[in-house]
Parts: sequence; C-alpha cells; structure tokens
Amino acid sequence: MERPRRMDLLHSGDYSGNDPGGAGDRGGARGDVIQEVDFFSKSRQRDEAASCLPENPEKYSPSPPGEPSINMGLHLLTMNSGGSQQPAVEEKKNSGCSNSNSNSNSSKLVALQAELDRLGDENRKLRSMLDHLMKNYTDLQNQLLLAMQQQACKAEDSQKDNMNGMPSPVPLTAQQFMDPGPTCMQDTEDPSKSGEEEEEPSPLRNHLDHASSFKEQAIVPLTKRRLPTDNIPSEQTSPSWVANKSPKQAQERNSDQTSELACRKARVSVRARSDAPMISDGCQWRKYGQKMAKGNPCPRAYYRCTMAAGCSVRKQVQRCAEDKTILITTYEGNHNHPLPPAAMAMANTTTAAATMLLSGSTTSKDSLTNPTTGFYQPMPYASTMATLSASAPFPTITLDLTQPPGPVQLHRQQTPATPFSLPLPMYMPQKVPGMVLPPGLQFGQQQPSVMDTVTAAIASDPNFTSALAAAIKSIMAAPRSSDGTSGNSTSPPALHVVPGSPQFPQSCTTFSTNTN
DNA sequence: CGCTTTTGACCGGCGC
DNA sequence: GCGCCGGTCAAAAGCG
Repeated sequence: MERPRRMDLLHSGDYSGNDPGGAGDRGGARGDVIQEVDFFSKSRQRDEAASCLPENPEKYSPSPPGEPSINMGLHLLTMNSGGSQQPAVEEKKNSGCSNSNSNSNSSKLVALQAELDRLGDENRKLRSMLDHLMKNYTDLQNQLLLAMQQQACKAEDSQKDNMNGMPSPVPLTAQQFMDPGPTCMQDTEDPSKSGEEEEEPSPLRNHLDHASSFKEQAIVPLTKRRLPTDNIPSEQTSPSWVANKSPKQAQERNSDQTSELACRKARVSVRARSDAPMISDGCQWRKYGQKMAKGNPCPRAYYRCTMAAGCSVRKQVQRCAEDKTILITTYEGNHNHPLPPAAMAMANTTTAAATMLLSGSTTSKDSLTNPTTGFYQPMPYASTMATLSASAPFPTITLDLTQPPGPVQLHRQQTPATPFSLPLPMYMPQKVPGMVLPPGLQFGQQQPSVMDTVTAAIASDPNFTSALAAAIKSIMAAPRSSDGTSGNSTSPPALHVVPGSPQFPQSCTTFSTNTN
C-alpha cells in the first residue's frame, strides 16, 4: 500500500506524457541490470516509474497510455533513483571499452556496485521517509480540517439549538471523537456492528477509514441538526437492520443514518463541458436509476459507487438544459475505501468544496480561514466559479469549470436563501493537457478572505496536486463511451491508499469537465 | 454466470 | 388529501 502511492507520486512526473504503448512494455522484466541502461532511453520515464515500483508495474496504471500527466514537481525520488543509476551505466560503458584495465575496472565495478546498492538503500529510505512525511502531513491536514468542520458544526448546532429549544445532541467526547464508531461512512464497515453486512476487505480498512470516521463524527451535530428523523431507505442499512440490533446499536444506527444524511446533505457540484455521457472520475459507478428531471429535457442518471461495499457515495449526472455540452455531475457522500489517484482528485475537490460550503454556510468563513492560515499559499490553479447555494434542499456548491480560466468575478451573499458565488481556484483541465500547474495565479483583486477560504480548503490537502493531476488525466482521458462507470478506464487496477484524502462526510461534488 | 443497465414502480417530502 | 417531484428500488434485459 505504500509503494503504489509512491508510484502515484512518481507517475505524476512530467515524463509520463505521450507514451502510446507505454503500458504494454512497461511490465517487462524489471529489476535486472538492463533497466539501468534504459535510463538514457526515450522511455526513461517509464523506467523511472518502474524503478520505484518494480513489483507489478502493470498492476498500476493510473493513466492509460498516451494519457498526459501533470508534473506535480515530485521529482525527488525519480531524480534520486535516476542519479543513482547513472554512474553504473557509465561505468559499464567504460568497462566495456577498455579490456586492458579489466582488473581495475572490475574492482571499480564492484565498488560501484556496492555504491549502487548503498544508493539504492538510501533511495528506499528516502522514499519511505517521504511516504511517512506525506502520511503525517496529510493526517495533520485531515485533523485540522476536521477540527474546522467540527467547529463549524458545533457553532451552527448551538445556534439551531438556541433557536429550536431542542436538546443539543450528546456532545462528542474526545473518546467519541476518536472512536471509529457509528458514522455515516462506517455503518457498514465495522464488522462488529454489522456482522451480516458485507465485510470490508481488511486492506481497505486503513487509516483513511479512521480519518473518515473522525471527520464524520465531527459532523454528527450537523446531521442531527438537519434531519433528526430523516431516513435513507436506499442505503445499505435498512430500518430492519436497526430493528434487529440492540437499542444501543439501533441508536448508533440512527446516528449513523443521520450522520450519513449529513454526509449526503451537502453537495458539491461541478459543471464542465464534456461530450462524454459521464466523466471519468476514477471511481467505479453503477447506475441505479434515471429520471427525467423537471425543467430539463435531459434525463438525470443516478450512480452509486461500487468500489467498495457499503460505499455511500452517489452521484447524479445530467446535462445542462441550457447548454447540453455542459455536463453536471453531482457527488454525494464520502468514500469509505481507498481511492485511486484519479478518484483522489474528486474526493479532495469534494472535501475542499464541502468544507468551504459548510464553513461558509454555518458559522463564518473564519472557521475555515483561520485554522487554515498555515496553508495559505499561492493557489497555482486557474480559477473558476464556485457557487454556494443554500436555496436547494441541500447546501450545494457548484464548481463551474465551463468558464474560461482566469480571474472570475465573484459574488457572495450571506443570505442563506440565495445562492452566493465565490471564486474557487480550480484547475482547468481542458485547457492544460499535461502541463505543470501554473504557479502563482492570484486572485488578489477578488475578495481575499473568501478566496483564501477556498484556497486554503483546497490547497490544504497535500495530495491535492497529485490527486488533481490524476483527475485531470482521467478527465482528459475520459472515455467517450457511454458508460464511464463500469467500463471506466479509471477503475483502479490496484487500489491506492492515498493517505489523508480528506473525504468529508458531507461532501458532494458535482464535477463537470470539459473533454472537448 | 455475474455484473451492469434499463425502466417502471414505489416512496417520501413538499406545496397547494 | 392530493398531486407533483426527486430519489430509489428491483425485476427484467443486456452484455461480456
């Protein structure tokens, strides 16, 4: 689980573009001496990637051949490994040219071999360190975002309680907060509580789950606030499940359901131009319904994430009535399973947008901006429009990627009943195939506080760049086929645990892309 | 055969 | 109470 992630990082290097049959010859014999020579070949990028992930290179193919990738600047390992290999190759050349110095050359070869081994070990250590740092960093990010969300939820919860005179929900103790207990995403994960339900494969039960539970716990007040008696009949957890459980479990179950409701109440929606019926977002989806929505001649399709049993993430796909080239994809909920890099982008986007949405619609933007001050950084992404709307049954944030890149005018209306827009720095995948994210795109002239809020929310995820790159790649390589779901090319050959992917329970992302 | 898609039915929320 | 609408279910069909 560690190495695929590393592979992901490396794969987002700037070499992986224009590799038309790359996947085919990528799975050749790795680890032998020959690959060292290949560092000078045109397929260096493949070998670099393979050198960092020698085992099952073909199992990991986040980007199809020819798929442009984004240079996320994570070249440390790649260059390191490459540099460590280079002397050996040169030495081989030298040794092959002069037989008279065979003895000295052989000794040199031995020394270089030892050096190579040493560098290899060092390289591995560095990789491990990088992984560890990344993990810790993302974990911290997650915790911070969770704390922010909890703060927002508490504030609004207390506000509502004051208004309604309702007893406030049981306050979350630290134990509860840390306890991976009933949450919207974990109702089907915990075998101890849901023994009859599908059991999540243990590899999937990683820290992400814990992190998600962490976050989802934090969102409970919001849940109870919003929907004290609501129910989700369509979820894997049926009321009968509750009935069969002990009262305590049933109570937990209700908490789960309400939490899940909260998860699904906030929506993040993205509009983008796309010919494809559905964007490829890195997840596997199963269509479970289609309806004709009022006011739109185009049907609305309902999809459910099938990457893991019990995953409550759903999405709606519908074309814009005004402009049928615009595809509107709406995501709800959080994945309770590791995500491939391509899907990570979606999850991160969802998280950031949902975080912004919650923070902006609950307490104030400060709940987000202040805690994330440390994350303020130039947002190296083109901008687009993010629209927050509380007029809908669910708070919804819409990321409009159909706008041309560049500064976007923004509006923010605090009135909950009216939509308000704010600039959400986003990358314009349709405009920049396989290029480095333009650094330093600023939106200073636009309400900095709001911009910072969104910026911080999105940029706070250290995996955002890599995940975004994966998303862009997946978007650009979005299959024109009619599915994009089961036949989705982004269906991960191997799940990649990208730690710390903020998958906030209330996230719902509409992701519209432009595959034109 | 298993999985996915299709599609009509069903359910709950909401407004009148 | 009724109808509308969004969302989901589930049986049937399709597909590899």
